[in-house]
Amino acid sequence: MLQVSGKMNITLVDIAKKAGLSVSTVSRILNGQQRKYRISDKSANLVFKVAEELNYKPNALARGLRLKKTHTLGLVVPDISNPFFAFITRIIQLHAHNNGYSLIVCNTDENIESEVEQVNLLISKGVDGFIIMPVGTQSDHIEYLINNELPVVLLDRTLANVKAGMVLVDNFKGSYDATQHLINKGHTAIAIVLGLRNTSTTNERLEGYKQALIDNGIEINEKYIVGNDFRIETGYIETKFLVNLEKPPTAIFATSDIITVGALKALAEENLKIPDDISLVAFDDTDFAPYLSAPLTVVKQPKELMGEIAVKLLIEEIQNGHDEFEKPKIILKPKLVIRNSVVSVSKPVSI
Amino acid sequence: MLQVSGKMNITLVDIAKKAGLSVSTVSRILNGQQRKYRISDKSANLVFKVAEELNYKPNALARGLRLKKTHTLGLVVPDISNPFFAFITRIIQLHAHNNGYSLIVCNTDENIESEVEQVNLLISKGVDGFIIMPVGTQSDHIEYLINNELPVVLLDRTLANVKAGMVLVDNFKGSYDATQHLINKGHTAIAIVLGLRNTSTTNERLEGYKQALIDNGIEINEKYIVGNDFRIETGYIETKFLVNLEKPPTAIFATSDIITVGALKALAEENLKIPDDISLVAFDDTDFAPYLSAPLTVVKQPKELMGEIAVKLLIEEIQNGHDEFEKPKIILKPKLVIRNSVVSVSKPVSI
DNA sequence: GCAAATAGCGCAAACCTTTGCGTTAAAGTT
DNA sequence: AACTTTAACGCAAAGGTTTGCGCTATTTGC
Repeated sequence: MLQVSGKMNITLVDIAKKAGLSVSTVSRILNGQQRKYRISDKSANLVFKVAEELNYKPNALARGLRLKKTHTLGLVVPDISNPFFAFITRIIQLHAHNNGYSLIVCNTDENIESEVEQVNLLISKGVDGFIIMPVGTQSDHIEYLINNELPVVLLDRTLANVKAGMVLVDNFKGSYDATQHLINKGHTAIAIVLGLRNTSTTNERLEGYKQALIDNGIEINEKYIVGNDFRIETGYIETKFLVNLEKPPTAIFATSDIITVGALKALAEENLKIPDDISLVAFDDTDFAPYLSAPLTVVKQPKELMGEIAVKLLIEEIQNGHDEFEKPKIILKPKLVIRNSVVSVSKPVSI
Repeated sequence: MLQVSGKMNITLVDIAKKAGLSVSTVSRILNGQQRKYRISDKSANLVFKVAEELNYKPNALARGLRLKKTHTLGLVVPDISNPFFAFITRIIQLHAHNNGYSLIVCNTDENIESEVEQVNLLISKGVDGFIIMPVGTQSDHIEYLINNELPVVLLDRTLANVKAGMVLVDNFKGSYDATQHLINKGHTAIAIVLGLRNTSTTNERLEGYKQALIDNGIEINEKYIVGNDFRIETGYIETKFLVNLEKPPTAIFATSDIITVGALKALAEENLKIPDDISLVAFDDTDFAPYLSAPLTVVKQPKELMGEIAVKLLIEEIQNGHDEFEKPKIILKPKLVIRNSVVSVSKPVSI
């Protein structure tokens, strides 16, 4: 209140001086160790009063240095502005906060070098644990964490041979179901627009797509397999390409919300109506999906659960230590939400 | 590489021992002060080599403690999962990172107590500066920062009588323009669904709306002024209420992206087609807006600029110190993007 | 050949907390 | 009265960096 002075921060020393006690006693009182160290109520009350008066704010750096704990989690995410990741970030922030942890958010832009850099930064900052959605091409830096007993949880995407806790979605099934849905509606010329290759999610989505085609005796057309990153432009360009093929597909499967935006743009430009002229199915639900000109049929991921479980796993590992042998691997099921962006093709178009 | 041992972290001391030099020399070499302190190339090279071998990672806590600088910024935002805030967060993260700063993200849920708590947390963590989108009802904690010479930039929302750097949008104008557009199209029964009251943004948007009505000689109908927070449910409930009025409005102005989602849901449920049955204008553009069943006419805010300028201002204040007298106040112009969610009413409906 | 300059580096304090171990004084026991 | 217990607190180290100041040994200048 009266504290209108300069930058000088109040420390335990200041409180100790003013209260006529030692720093250690003040520290103990302020940390609720009064009983344990049998400190008189008189001293305790005095310290609380003085701390309040001086508007004391503990220095988390010094505390972290001493305790080797910062009560901070590091989140490494490819792109926070992507609605899917933004939502998960929010959930993670929420549950971290509810458990007394704050969150440093790092963006990698799907760049492995950036990812390594961010992880090192987070190590430097002394975070107590990591939630990582890895780019997926490399895992040395993650293994380093594990070897040094720094708690890690992998989210959304997995890495081969890494012994970390994981929270994943069954992308194969999601993709399979979406493709099967299109096939059920009579489509056989089905294209897929993929995100960043070599990520586990993209690999599984591609496999699910292929398997559904195979299981239905539909030949795989390599020309219908396009896309290589999670960007609006990719959705746009690849869709343009697809619809201008000599033999364009009758249905497109866009494998992320952001790719979908690009696809919508391209289809609008080409004056193709969904679903009459072309069908569209997307991975990831968005708030706007039901209100699009063609309410979008989507594969919905359990985003709340993903974030919540990831935090839970991580905090458990931080607090109870690492069971060397049993790292949990949680796989959640996606759900096909059928709306109105797929038309029935009575006479299947032959290949 | 060979570092497969336990948790023991490598410090300057370890490097110093192995290199046969003092800790201070090692520190100076690793911080590029070789020339300044006239350290031989031989020593420098040796230190770099040893540091590499031991896989040294500086301890940012210790450094921050000593330097009183953490190269970390604190971002306080009402709701990261809101697409508008998510996008800005991304931009801020990007520019912070480009300038060598990392970012701790805090969420307030539009709760002033939570906001105060988060600010205190960030003080404890020793962030070098704050970007805050305040709830808006109280400013003591922000003034505390300013009095203690902790750099702050207010973003999106302002607070009365606070002498901080600010990056704002001309909400009055955005709202005025949107309302005027509706009036130009012949509407007179125009409702507005507001976000959280007593925030500067909401206040200004309400004023802009009212002024446009007044300037056109249209009477203000209090029944058409509804809403009190930025949530989907608010958009939904208030829209339901509006269209079921005895004399429902012919146009609705939804003052945020998320309110818009709720409004869309309500209108769909009520089987009201946009724009034929009712017109809709929204604050905030989203990627999906053009592809909705009625491509949405919106007031678009310059989100990239908002984030970029906020970071720039903040870092400038961090590095060049505070010009006590001249705190910049940047006001950006929003832009009306006309699409297809407003119909012309030839015969203005009388009140 | 002697003083002065310079190259090259180390000492120790400071940043703020936490905590193991000790100390002191009072109260209780026999 | 002598001794043990307990209440109530303090000392000092530790954690890893940075930096002002100071020290030595070698060069340079004349």
